[in-house]
Amino acid sequence: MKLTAPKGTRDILPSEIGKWHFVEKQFMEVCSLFGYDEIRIPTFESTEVFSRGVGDDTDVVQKEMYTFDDKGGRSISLRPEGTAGIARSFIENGMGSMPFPIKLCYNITAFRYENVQKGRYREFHQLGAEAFGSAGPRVDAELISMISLFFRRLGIYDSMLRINSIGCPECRKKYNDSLKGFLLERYEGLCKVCRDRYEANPLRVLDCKDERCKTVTAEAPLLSDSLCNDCADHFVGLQEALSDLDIDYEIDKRIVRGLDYYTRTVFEFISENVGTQGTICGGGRYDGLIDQFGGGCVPGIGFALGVERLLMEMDSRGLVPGENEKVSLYIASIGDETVALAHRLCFDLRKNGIAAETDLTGRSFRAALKYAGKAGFTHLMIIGKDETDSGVVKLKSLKDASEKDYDLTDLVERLKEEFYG
RNA sequence: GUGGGAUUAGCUUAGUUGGUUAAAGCGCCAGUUUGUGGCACUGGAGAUCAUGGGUUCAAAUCUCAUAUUCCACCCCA
Repeated sequence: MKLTAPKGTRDILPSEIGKWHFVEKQFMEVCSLFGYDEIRIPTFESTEVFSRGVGDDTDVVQKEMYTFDDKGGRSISLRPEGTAGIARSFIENGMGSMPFPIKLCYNITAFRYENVQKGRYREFHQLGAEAFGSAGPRVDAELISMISLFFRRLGIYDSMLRINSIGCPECRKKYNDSLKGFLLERYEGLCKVCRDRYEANPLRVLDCKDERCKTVTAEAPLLSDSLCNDCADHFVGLQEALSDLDIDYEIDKRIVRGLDYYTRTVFEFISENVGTQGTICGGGRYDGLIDQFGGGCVPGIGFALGVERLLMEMDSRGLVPGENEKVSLYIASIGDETVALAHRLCFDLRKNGIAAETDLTGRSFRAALKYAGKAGFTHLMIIGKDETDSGVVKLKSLKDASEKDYDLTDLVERLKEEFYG
């Protein structure tokens, strides 16, 4: 009981790994159908990647990053999300001169130093995707439809999708000014935190859960109502494109994403089954990110979904995929003389793609049989003096107790044929 | 960073107003006359009662601190 996993981390045990594999496999398959290729990037980056990418005054960067100096004096941070690192990789690997669009998907762990809560961990898993090189709303819709298909494959058919537009830097600046004007008149009615937010990021005030703030901001002008013409057209275009694909959505004008790089389209897939966190999947457009990294004007859009939260959602919907059962064979030997033979047989079977086990713990014959029954093997084979004398072994199905004879000489070949032929 | 609940065997839990050797179920191991599993029966291993102080003749039980966990604020996937 002395050594424990660090706060906010957890072991994913063999008994639950099946769910993870299932979800990951479905995700990668769907991504591939949409032309997204997997990319793997480092777990840690120069701190600058995140401070410049995610944004220096976001909470994520300011108080939630695992940052340290390595032995060479470099400031390093464990990735709190995937997009910034991928943007860095995009530029570093010259993807800007490859044919657009560049579509990438990923499966990562991410790290945030937060207080642990339901659906919130310090090390967590994200599946995500990014599309670079197209500014039009059809990419946005395509990306969203990919998530939608993924959810459908898992058995989630109802729409959890909320969309919004937060405009470009120009309309946001204009809007910020008018929002500040609005808030200043009602400054006294705001909660403490929001008074601080008023200067740093007034947009966030709209997100505040404090009842006083909610009533104050109920009448506030909304960014999506003050978009410039181009941004408004883009938002309308997204809605049309989603409708073309029969994707249900709701417009939620209060969605404000907490990372600085977002522009125009933002969206979330939300649920009530993941604690107060709500967001299973979140994403949006980031048309200025690559440019901010010095990679030129390349628009982009992406999303990430929290695997822990997704699994929680599936659990509460009863969508737990059953492990598909594979053939596995247990060989019980009788007497010391056949132990080596049993072991050799196991290796032969394994070489031919058949999972096989024999005793490694010194169990008695009887105990070995019990073990084979409990451990979930599909077949049982007994090797003893009778078998070595006659050259014939019986294979018993542990499912229906049926038995079948095999010659020891061509056993492996015949089993291979039978199970996988 | 701020609040509230919890912590007893691998797991789920019981443990009276503080009182001798901390209890059960599941799981694990073994056996029920060494050649056929799941069931049943019998036995066994396994707990410094989260950790460290304090009160007391005596603490799993009262008290303080710390850690972890769960929930909420906050933030986000």
